[in-house]
Amino acid sequence: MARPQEFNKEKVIEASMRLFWRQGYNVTNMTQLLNCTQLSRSSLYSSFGDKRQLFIESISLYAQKLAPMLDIISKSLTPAEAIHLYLRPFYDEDLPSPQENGCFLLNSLIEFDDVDDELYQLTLELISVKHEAFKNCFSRALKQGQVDSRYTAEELSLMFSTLNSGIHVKRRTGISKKSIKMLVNFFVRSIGCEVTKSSDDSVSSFSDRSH
Amino acid sequence: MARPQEFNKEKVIEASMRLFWRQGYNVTNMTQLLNCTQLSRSSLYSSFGDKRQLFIESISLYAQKLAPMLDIISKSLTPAEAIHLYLRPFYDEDLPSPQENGCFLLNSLIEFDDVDDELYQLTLELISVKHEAFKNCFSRALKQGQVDSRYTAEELSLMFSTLNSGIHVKRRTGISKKSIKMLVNFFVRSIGCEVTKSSDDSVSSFSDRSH
DNA sequence: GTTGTTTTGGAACGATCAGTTCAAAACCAT
DNA sequence: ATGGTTTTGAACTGATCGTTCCAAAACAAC
Repeated sequence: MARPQEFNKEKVIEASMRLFWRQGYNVTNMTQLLNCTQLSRSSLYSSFGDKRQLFIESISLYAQKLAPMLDIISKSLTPAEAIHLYLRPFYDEDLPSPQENGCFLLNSLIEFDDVDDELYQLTLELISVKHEAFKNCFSRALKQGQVDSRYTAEELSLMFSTLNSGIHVKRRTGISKKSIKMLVNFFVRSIGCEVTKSSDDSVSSFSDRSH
Repeated sequence: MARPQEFNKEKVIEASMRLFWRQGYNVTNMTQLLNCTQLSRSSLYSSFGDKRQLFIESISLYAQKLAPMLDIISKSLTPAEAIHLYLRPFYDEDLPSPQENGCFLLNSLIEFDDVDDELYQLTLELISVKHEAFKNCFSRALKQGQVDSRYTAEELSLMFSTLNSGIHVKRRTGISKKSIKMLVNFFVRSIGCEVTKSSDDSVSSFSDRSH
């Protein structure tokens, strides 16, 4: 009966996700969102509510894309495997670099802190999933003696999260892949879970992820 | 002859610095700046140009306040002393916590990246002074065998900078002082410049700095 | 008090923002 | 082709932004 929608809802969210990711929430205006999604003003508002709602869908999609990897990290990888899986795209010269703007969740956390409590809380919830995954990973490793037992799983997870946040910020100043590799190796060595070259490559199939 | 100015220019810059620091550049509007500086609209514009210029003076003041400490770090402290001097307010339970919003320079770097090239470059220049100071500090320590010689001064400085950036981000999610202390100790131990308890207190006179 | 200069408050401007409205175009079913 | 429904584009709204402008108030010097 009626005229059909000419756009794919998921693709629209993905496009706006990339824009929000690159620029942040406040800097991104509706005109830019319309350009990047190729939608008309009315279509976007009638299908997605408003800018805020579109952002919520965007950041949720980002978290959703991260979930499968976090699940594997949580359940079956060693810390060394998990760390390299998660960070390899940032230091491996043979892999395409992820977006230069770091982690969407971290960016949002910083942007909303002290400014927008609702979106801050949402971001915090999404980010805690990552923290939990690594905590589980370290917890398993502790039981099997694969990491320095002077630290708890919570502490190790916090260390990694801090390293990750640090790299995230440093990437904005133009750090080289070689330097990131140095940082990662330094960290892995320091928590006592260094790994041999061969097993290092066993999980590289995940490296084509989008973030 | 004429009516005298009723405000202190430096105090005005300091007040606006604290506001920009807490909220960021874009979120802060002129009305808020007028409130916190207690100036009239015309006074602020005639004395400071515009919002952008006021921000430049604000972030420059921040860097200027940091300079004396960086000078001492660069010239005379050991890495352990420097690291604890710089980070102690963040982990020492007996000291008042600095603003919860982390380092003004790091905040600005993230805010301006990909959005405002001129202010990004300015921030980058101001931040590089800090990096240089720690690099010099590590360089001295390497000559005297006070740190792990597997790393260069540049690498050590990058490690510290990454740790610092990481802590900066983590503080926004509500990390405890105890956890920060753990992170700092872990780092100091990992680069092989652990220090005895006595010398740890030798530079605490700087801990009342404003940031 | 008068004169000359500067500060001051408030009105107003133009630009930009997110969001709304609506008639016309596009499409499917018959 | 026609009718019924939805999408679409463009004009518009109201709010907020940074910024300008100017007459009146405040002050110092005489």
